[in-house]
Amino acid sequence: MSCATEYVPQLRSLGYRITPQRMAILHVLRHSDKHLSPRDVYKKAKKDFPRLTEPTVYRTLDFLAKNGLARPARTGKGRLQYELAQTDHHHIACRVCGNEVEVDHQLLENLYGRMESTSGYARIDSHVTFFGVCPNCQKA
Amino acid sequence: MSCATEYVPQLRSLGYRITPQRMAILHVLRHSDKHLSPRDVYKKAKKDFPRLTEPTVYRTLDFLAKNGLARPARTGKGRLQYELAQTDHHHIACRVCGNEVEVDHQLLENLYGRMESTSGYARIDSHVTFFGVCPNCQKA
DNA sequence: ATAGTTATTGTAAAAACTTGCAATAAGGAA
DNA sequence: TTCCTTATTGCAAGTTTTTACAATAACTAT
Repeated sequence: MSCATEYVPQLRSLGYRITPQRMAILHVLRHSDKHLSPRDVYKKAKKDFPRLTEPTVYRTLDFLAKNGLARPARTGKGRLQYELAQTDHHHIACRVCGNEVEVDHQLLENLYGRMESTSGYARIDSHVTFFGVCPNCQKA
Repeated sequence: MSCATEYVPQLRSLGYRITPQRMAILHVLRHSDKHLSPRDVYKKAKKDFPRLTEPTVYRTLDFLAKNGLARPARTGKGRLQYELAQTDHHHIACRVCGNEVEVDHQLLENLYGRMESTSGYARIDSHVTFFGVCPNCQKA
């Protein structure tokens, strides 16, 4: 769990408390390169800290996202997933079959800049799933 | 319920069946200018057709979205909402306080075109909620 | 080290959403 | 109209996500 200590100063400087639950969850995210559902995180983190409960996982992931440590996403089916806030990319999901492909964040950079200046919102960077119809389903 | 009959030819030509459930749900969407949650749609459409059930509402809204008649969206909190596929606009939600503002679809037109050509996906137009930090929460 | 403050957690229950399967009824053919 | 086929629905149960509130345990200051 040691590698999660790298987040301690950041959390503490924001006035938040360091709890074994948060450490266990950060540790799980830290050691996965994929998106994880709250359920995935729960099952893995529970091994480190058996007293962990599911509502705490949901709340902690939300907490991490609000503070920029984790990036939330929605699958094409609307399910929640999280990953550490590192790689910026997005998905397009087929509204017919659900199949997903990645789109590089680069394509969105401009848009985000313009949205920020017109709306006044900052740090627009959320991992988003767009919807379309995939080449396969276009035939049918 | 008469105004929903305007969708009959379109549905029938795609080989789908016309059911009172579908008509009642279309009628509700047709007479609302706001986004409605499945629960909202259920409560309203049930007045027209009391035998209606909630799973049918979820399935029908999904069905309408897949066929381009309804537009699905996710609120800042991730909740499902639907509206008729007419006005194109999007939201930015504050990841701290949840407050939402609208962004015109115009801003996204270009992006969608480029995403379509690089991915091969078609009809990318989904109503999306982006995340950022609103001016208010930027102060705190 | 100890006590006080309050952020964070666990518990329990609700709300939101999904799924499998048998029953129903819409649309096509006789 | 009547029968047939099968898309669509209802039912029942499951999974996912959220919420209220009391109990716990980080941190701070003594």
